[in-house]
Order: sequence, then structure tokens, then C-alpha cells
Amino acid sequence: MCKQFLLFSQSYQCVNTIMDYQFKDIEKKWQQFWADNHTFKAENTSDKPKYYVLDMFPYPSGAGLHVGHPLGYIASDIFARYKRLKGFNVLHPMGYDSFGLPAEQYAIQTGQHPSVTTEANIATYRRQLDQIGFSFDWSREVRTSSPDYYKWTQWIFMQLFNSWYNKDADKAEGIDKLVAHFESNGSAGINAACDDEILSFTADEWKAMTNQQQQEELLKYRLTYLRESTVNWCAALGTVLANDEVKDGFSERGGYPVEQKKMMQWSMRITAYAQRLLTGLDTIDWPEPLKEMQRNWIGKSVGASVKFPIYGAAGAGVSEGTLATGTETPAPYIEVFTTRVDTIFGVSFLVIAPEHELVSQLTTPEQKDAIEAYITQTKKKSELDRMADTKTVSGAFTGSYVTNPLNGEMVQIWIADYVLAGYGTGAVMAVPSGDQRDYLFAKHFNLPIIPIIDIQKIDTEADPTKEGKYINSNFINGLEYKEATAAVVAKLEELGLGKAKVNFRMRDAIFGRQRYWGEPVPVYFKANIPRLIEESDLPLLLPDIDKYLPTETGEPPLGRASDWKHPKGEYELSTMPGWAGSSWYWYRYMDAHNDQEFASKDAIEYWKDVDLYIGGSEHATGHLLYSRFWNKFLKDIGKVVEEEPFKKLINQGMIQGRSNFVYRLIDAEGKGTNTFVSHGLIKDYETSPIHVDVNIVENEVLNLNKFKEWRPDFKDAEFILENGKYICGVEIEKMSKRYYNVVNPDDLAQRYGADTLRMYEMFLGPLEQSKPWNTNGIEGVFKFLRKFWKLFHDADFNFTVSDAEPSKAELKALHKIIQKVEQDIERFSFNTSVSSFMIAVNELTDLKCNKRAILQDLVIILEPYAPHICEELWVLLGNEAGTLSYASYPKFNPAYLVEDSFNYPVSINGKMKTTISLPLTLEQKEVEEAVLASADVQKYLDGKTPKKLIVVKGRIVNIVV
RNA sequence: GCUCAGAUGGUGGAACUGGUAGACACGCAGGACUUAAAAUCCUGUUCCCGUAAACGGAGUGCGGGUUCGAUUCCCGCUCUGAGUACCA
Repeated sequence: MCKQFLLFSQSYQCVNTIMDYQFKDIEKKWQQFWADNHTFKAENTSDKPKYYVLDMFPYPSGAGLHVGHPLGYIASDIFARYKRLKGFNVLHPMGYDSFGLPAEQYAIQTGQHPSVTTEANIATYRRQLDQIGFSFDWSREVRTSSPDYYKWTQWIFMQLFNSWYNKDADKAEGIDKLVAHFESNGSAGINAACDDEILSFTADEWKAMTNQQQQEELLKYRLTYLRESTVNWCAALGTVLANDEVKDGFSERGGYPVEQKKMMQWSMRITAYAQRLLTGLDTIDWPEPLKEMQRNWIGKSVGASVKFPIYGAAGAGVSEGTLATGTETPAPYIEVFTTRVDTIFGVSFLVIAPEHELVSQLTTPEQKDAIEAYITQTKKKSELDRMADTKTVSGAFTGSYVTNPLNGEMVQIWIADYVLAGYGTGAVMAVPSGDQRDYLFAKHFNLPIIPIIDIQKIDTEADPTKEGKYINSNFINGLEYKEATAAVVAKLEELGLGKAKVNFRMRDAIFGRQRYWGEPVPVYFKANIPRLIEESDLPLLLPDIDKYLPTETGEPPLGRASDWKHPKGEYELSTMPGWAGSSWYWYRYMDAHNDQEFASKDAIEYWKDVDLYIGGSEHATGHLLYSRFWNKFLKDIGKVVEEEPFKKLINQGMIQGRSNFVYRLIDAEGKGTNTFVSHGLIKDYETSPIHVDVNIVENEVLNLNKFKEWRPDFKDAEFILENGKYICGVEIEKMSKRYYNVVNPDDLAQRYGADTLRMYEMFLGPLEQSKPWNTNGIEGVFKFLRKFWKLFHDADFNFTVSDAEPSKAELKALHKIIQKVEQDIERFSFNTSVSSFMIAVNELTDLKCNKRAILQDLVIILEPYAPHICEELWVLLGNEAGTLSYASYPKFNPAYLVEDSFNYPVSINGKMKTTISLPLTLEQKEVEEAVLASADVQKYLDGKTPKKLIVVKGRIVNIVV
């Protein structure tokens, strides 16, 4: 900053500083060089082993990048650069997830086409990314909203439509194979993941169906299919949301209320893959919490389904009874799912969800009023209340009974809202002795509680134990858990009233959005049957429309597109959800410009999968689950080679904002004055806190002049200072414009340079840990880089390196850092390697080392962290420009670290007292003698004889007195 | 409620399989250079007692335990953050 000034005033200092570390020139020069020479272009054929480093690509929002975004990108870039130096052919691409709601919301407000704002936002992102010096191969950039790209998203959709899941083969197969089976064998022998209400038919019956009927039936098997589903409808956003986009009954984006609504919807049969998605988790190197989240989301429970015959229902084996007048043939059974089928003799009532389809059939005339009142009451309760209020017991008796299939006892049927219609069969067998909710329910309504295990303690609460022997349990009395469960299942199977069953919590994923800015679904409707467009007609382009709003008749915005019609029918009007384009993008990077396939077979067989994936854990149950699903499907149809797409995954922690406050003095009338009180003094005054821009605060000290300039109303501000300074208050909040706590990487790159920014972001702490951003301390990293630069220069900043043989101490410093950084990088501990670099440079500075033999290797190992300064020094050292990125990583030689003596810490009773330097050649016995002989130690022993002496060679000595 | 992660100086953090707690940096204090400031360099900096210093005591959220030795392992608890939520 002072340099230009000095240039004119003091020529002596000017010469001194002119060649000082000029990060601006250096960084601009090398960024240009890399771009011009395509330094980081990856080849799809190579003798080197491959390594694929991927970042979760960003949605290009209007706000641009803040300082938290690049954290993961910097880490992955360091890793990618490191792998190049280690001799790998590295694929390290970047792109944009450019379909999405904000651009559309903006379009609704301004009328501007989302593609225009998207384009502008991408340009900003690119500029911001470029100035940090990433080694991305930009020739492979993808944008999910580009027709060349979404052509293949649509193509994958078509493959899903043309596939069904064969449970016997445990993989997806072509729908034509299913049709062939129907033609020759009918529906017999098909074990498919499909809708519940499939028909069973013979081959002849199939052939006799009209095409319309056949298509309707096939739709029940396709991996993407239409079905009337209850969806999360958000009226304010005008769209349907996925479960993971809804939080506590409100939309995650915008926080608008979300209601349940029935709608014809495209769905993805992800449940077909539930088991494979679960087992696959054991084969991948992901953070355990993230795997756990996916496991919970998939929600596998192993148990049994049991049919309870409805007492008096036709076909249930009992003829009498007083059932409500059902119009249809009454159902003979209620089916429940249970994970504790061994407790079946403890069943004292049955509970079904208020929304259960049999409720009206089961309600007796006497109970009609009670049941209807209860249903009305439940409906009134919002989703939120129902979740919050888990303590109050409520329910109503239907008046009907089932019989226990194993002992024929009459069991009351109740409805209660603690049973959810959407899980299992929407009905549970209640065992109050073993389940706390059933227990409370039984107590509340005075229903029997039957102990079923000898050691059960059920005086005050349910006891879900599996220990002990069964009692009151018919043929399993005296048995233990395992054998009892097996016996009950066997008996139920024999009776045809139950079987072992696995249940998943995960639901099929809804795949339609009533929105404009997304991929059009490549489908048209003919006689209400969805049909795919021709593959040769892909991509089905997103048409222009006049307004980005639903039509008057409530159809999605695409309903406004005129002349947008398939020759044979009407196009689907909903578009694909945000996760469509991101569920396969890592394959497009492998072969980004292919117009014949989404990526060539060769490219996919070469790159295979992502070796390292870095991104936030907020995508745990969305993107990361859908991507695994699509990947498995693509593997089933032979298009990709790996079962799991992301071998290793790392979550970078969230960067929170760190807000600063000033405290405005309040006058007697309670009005804010123009005087501000320093934080340490606010207890003596009446003040109110005001957010202040963190960029005019340094180490909590407010820059008073900048504060006066910051907002016009603070122009004449006065201050009550402490120790001559105004100290600000601090609080951790979300990083957001409205808290004035956003730190922009552009500002830091301007002020300190990209290399400093990169290293500082890593220096901040462990990558995976969430932490508030704090710019305090960036000076330390900046100083380090200047010190590093000085190693190569004399006092007048002339480049000076010596070809002299390095000393033992210099070699030791070098090899210590080689070893340390390599270990750190392999375990993604980037913060500690930055510290180690500082130590190494401090040591070499103390040794006044300017030897090429040391410094050149140091340049190579620092390159992944601070690539610009290293490139510059690499060339100054006489190497060819641009060859640094592919130089070979220095080999660690442990011989240089060998010591011949060790400074033994001597503890007495575990407390470190003194140290003794002894040769490492000494054996345990000799160390003991040397320690006891030492005058220093004798002083501490104070004449006492040690009880015990512990010597760990090369580590420690501990004397027990 | 359940699951997971975490708690170390004024601050960010380090200590990798139990072995010198506080590396590295920020901040702060003192000093050098300077008319002065900035920049740079040097010294100190866990706390307490004492204090010129040696030295002594305490100390990794809290309470126990195992061990010659525990930030690290075990048991119980408190707090913070994330995920999930009547899942039968």
C-alpha cells in the first residue's frame, strides 16, 4: 500500500520494496497462463492411474459466493493438485446446477427470462472462482439448464420409464422383457417392485386387453410412473415439494405453509432400490453420521405382517356380527405390520389410523358419532400440533372387533392419530405390556394389559424386553425370543394369516414440479396414457412463455406455451424437480461434449467413479440418495460400471457469520441518540445494539472514520471509548446480508491475494468442522507467504539462491515437512499442514537457507496450497513455465530425521519435572541408571528411594515415589 | 424423546496407536528502528501464589474409575450444535 507512495518519496526504500512479494501481478499472470495453456485439461486416456476429485456443483444464486462457499473447493483443489504431483491423471471439473426456484421467482417479479439471470449469475460465479486459482478443467463445464445437458436428463427419464424392477434378478430390466413374459405366461411368476393394486391375469387375458388397458397395467411397473399421490403442496410457491424440502409443515425455501393434497404425479420408484441403497452404504467411505442419516431415511424394519380376521366379516371364517352397512364387499381382514410378532399373545386391542380406508366399514351405528367427532378433531389439528403433542392420549372405539389369528380372542378395533396412515399398513396390533404408547393408551381407556414375559416389569410403564421366557402365550410359553419369533411366524404362515416381512420407511420420490424453470418431461398424453416422445426428438426444449405463473385454469406455467404440442397429443406440463439434473452430472464431466451418448463407454470405463467428493451434509437425504439411486439404475441397464458413484465423501463444515455490534445510547425519552458506547462500558448506560458492517471492524475495534462514512445518518456520530478504542460486540449468526456479516472472497483476494485466502481458509480449522468466519488472523498467513518469498531473495529483494550442498539441519527441516504434509493431506487435515509450512519456513529462515536443493522441493509441496507464488518461484528457479503442476512430489527420506540422542522428559508420579538428554542407543537398563545418577533427578527425589521406574525407550521416564 | 458430533488459554486451533498439554497463528504487553505513524524485527504471554528470578500449586465442560502415566480408554452427568421425530 505504501509502495507507490515510497516510489516517489524515498528512493532508497523504493528499491528495497519494489521486488517484495507482488501477489497481484503474480496471481493475474499465472491465472492467465493456466487458462491460455489449458494446464489442467484432463485426458480421457493415460498411462497414469486415474483420480476423480469432485465438488458439489453450485446453484448460481444472485448473491454470488461468500467466503464459506470456496472452503470445500479449496480443499478439493489442494487434493487434486497434490494427486497430480503424485503422478495421477486427475479429473477435477466444475459446473452449475442452473435450474432452480430462485431464478424463476425473480422472473415472476421482473418478467426477465430465467435463462438471462442464470447466465449473469454464472458469469459472476466464474469470475469469483477464477480469482481463487482453482485447477478446474473448464473444458468440461456442465450446466444442467443447457439443452445439450438436459437432453440426457430426459433420456435417462425415458430409460426409467422403459424399465421395471425384477426382484428375483434384483435389478432393473427392460419393460419389453416384462411384456414378453405377460404374453407367454401372464402375470404369474413375476416378482416386481410395483404398485399395490396390480391385476393378475393369464397370457390370453393379457392379449385380450386393449392397448389402453395394457398400458395402464404397465404403468404400475415402470420405474418412473404416474400415480395419484398425496403430495406436499405449497400454494405460495405454486408447486409440489419433496419430503426433504419440507420442514415442520413449512417449505424449506421461503418458509411458506405446506398442505397435503392429492394430485396426479410423476414418481420415481426409488423404493425398489431401498435394500441396495442400504447395503451399499457399507461399501463406501463416507462420514458415519451421513450414512446414519441415510439409514434412518431408508428406515428398514424387519418384522412380520399379520392378518387379523374382522369379526363377522364375510370370508373371515365367522358369520355373525353387527357390522356397519358396507356398500362394497367388506374386507375380511385388517393387516398390520409389527416388529415384535412374538408379542402377539399380548395384543389387547388394535389401532388403525383415522384415515384408514376401513374406518367407515368398521364403525358401528352406535359408535358413529364418536368416530366422526374424533376424525373431525384430528383433521383440525395441523401437522405441527400433531407432532408437537405426543403426550395427550386420544382415540375412539369403532365398535367392531377382530379376532386374534393365533388364539381366536376378540380384540377391539380403535382409531387413534398416533397411528400413521402412511407407514406400514396404517394399522398396528397394540401390545400395552411391551409398547409405551400402547401402554398409555390402554391405561387411558381402561383396556387390558397382558404381561407376556416372565421378567417383565409393567407396574408403571411398558417393558419392551426381549429377555426372559414367555408366559400367557399359548404354544410359545417357556420359549425365548428367537425361537418364539420363528415359531409364531411359522404358525402364521401355515394358517395363511401372516408372513415375515421387511418394511421401509422411505417412500417413492415425487418427480414433478408445477414450475417453469426445469427440464420438460419428454412425455405426451394420448387417451390419458403417457407416452414417450421419440428419442430422436430429444431434447424436448423448454418453450418460451409470456408469464412465469400458473394458467388461469390452475395448470403449470408450461400450459401458457402456445404452439407447444406433440403431433399425437398433449405434452406433460410439469417439469422435473431440482434434483434431476444433479443425479448424474458427474458422468457428463467424463465426456462433456458427447452428442451421441450422455458419456461414452470408453470414458466411463476409464474414469469409473468419483474417488473423492466434497460437499455439505445438507444433501444427505436428497441429492446423495437420488444420485446413488440413478447410478444403480444406470448400472443395471449396463451404462455405467460401478454400483456406487462416490467412493469417498467428505463434508465440509458450514461457515457461519460472525456479526459485530455497536451500542447506541438511548436518551431519557427512550429515543436513540447519535452517541455510541464501546462494548466494555454498556452496562453503565442505556443502549440498544445495532449490527455494524464486519468489514469496517478489525479485531473487534471499530474503524471510526469508516463507520461515519458507512451510513449517512452516522456522519456525525460520537463515541464513548474505552482505552481510546471503540470495541464492538460479537455474536454468531447465519452469514447474511441483513446482518452485515457477509465477508466476500473478492475483497480478501484483492487485499491479500488468492494464495493467502486459500491458505487462510484451510488454516481456520478442521475442514469438517462448522465454524464462524473470522478474518482475524489472515495477516499471519500473509506474513508467512512473504517470509517464504524472502527465503529466495536477499535483503534487497534480488532473487538469490545458492547451489551449495544443504546442511544436515536444512535437510531435516525439509524432510520433516515432506513427511508431515503428506500425512496431513492423506487424512484431509489441511489446517495442520499450513501450520507445518509455517514451522518449516521459520526454521529455514533461522538457518538462513537459500539453497536450491531445499527450496525447489519446498516449492513443489507448497504448490497445492499456494499455487501462484509457487509457479513464480519455480520459474525463477530456472524451470519451464507451467511444468510445476506436473512435477514429481519429493520423496521422503527418513534417514534425515534420525536422531542420535533424545531429550527424555522425566516425570515423578506422572508430573513432568525435568528433562535429560541421553543417547538413543542406550537400552532401558542403561537409561534407568543414567536417570538415577543424574544430580537433577536426585534433587527431586530428595533422598527417597523410587518405588518403581518406568522407562519407555525414546519416549519418557516416569519415577514412582 | 431418539441418533450422531462436539466442549482444550483472551481468540482460531495443535497434541496421529495413552507418554513433555497449549504447537502454529491471531490478539495483547514490552522493546528496537522512526521526528512520528505504518511496515518490519526482537522478547514475553494457561491460570493462581510469589515475584527480579529460580521455584511451588492448579489445570483440557463436571463427578468418578482403570493406569506408573488420561485431552486420549471406561462409567455417570451438564451444556452446545446437527439430523430425526408418535415408524408399530
